[in-house]
Amino acid sequence: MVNENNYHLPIEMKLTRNKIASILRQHGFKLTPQRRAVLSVIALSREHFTPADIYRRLHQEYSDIGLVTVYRTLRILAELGLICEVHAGGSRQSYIMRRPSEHHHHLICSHCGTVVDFANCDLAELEQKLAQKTGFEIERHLLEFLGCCRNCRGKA
Amino acid sequence: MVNENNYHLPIEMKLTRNKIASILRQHGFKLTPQRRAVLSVIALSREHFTPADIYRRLHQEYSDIGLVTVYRTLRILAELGLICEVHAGGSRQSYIMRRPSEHHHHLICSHCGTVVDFANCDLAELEQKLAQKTGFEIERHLLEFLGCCRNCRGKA
DNA sequence: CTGACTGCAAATAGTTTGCATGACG
DNA sequence: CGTCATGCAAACTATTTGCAGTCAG
Repeated sequence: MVNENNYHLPIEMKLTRNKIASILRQHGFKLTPQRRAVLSVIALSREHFTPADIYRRLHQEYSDIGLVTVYRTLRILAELGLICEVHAGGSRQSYIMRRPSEHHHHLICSHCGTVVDFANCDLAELEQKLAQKTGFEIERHLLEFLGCCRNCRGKA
Repeated sequence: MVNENNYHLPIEMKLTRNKIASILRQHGFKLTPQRRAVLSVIALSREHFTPADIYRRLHQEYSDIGLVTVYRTLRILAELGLICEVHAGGSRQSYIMRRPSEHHHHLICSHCGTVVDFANCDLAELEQKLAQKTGFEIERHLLEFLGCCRNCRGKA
């Protein structure tokens, strides 16, 4: 049912393919063509995708894959930290490839969905001040900037 | 069907009731008992609520109200800026009373759901730096801290 | 009075689960 | 070969919409 050629990964992906495969195997998961296909979509773009986005794209460009499998694959990849969730508003799940595996934040274009990462959020001071004032033990934070990217501004 | 007494608002609410009524009327909305009931739940707590939370609570403590009405009321209140959305993870809508009507952020306890506001986020510098580096025109940002509040830490 | 509001039922949208078949390792 | 993965259909959860009756102003 699946044409193996349809699932060939683009060059950029091959670099990390072994690594991803080994991460999956380490955790008892198998590297199936479908999982590679999902990775190939996410890994090549700076945009974030909903499960439906990925499903649609794989239907067009690659081959058949079940939407359910996309959901399950995304959940696994997120659990393993290979992709991460984006909160762009709305109530749908949305994921993007995790590039640096450390703590980072997103700058999201609300027009085209492009996501730019940044890491130097420098909130330690504020965090400490808040913790002191409120008695909270702060575990993590969520920081996202939303705006219009250079490209979209050009069009408008 | 609705017992008017069930919808009497607690003292704290009465202070702003006229104001809320006039805001609603200004925009062509009516102040119905159901809307007052929803406000009374949200206005008295520092927690955030999903529509279902509010519905459940009104069922227990006040009287009957349709879940649909809760949804519609929340949407209107959010549009008018009387309540605001909280992004606590998961894919459900969640709202909290907007206290200061200006720009502010949330500190959320991931155990009990308590929300503390704070305003002095001081991200202007970072924002400017990012805009310069990426070419984005930054329109807004989302900053939330998640942790464990003093109360819940005591219990654990 | 009249337009807005409510509540039910039904429609939608997004996501998850059960199960038989199929494939990775 | 055994175990895990896939894909379908169906279940589920969250939310929205259509509509007839009801109420605030």
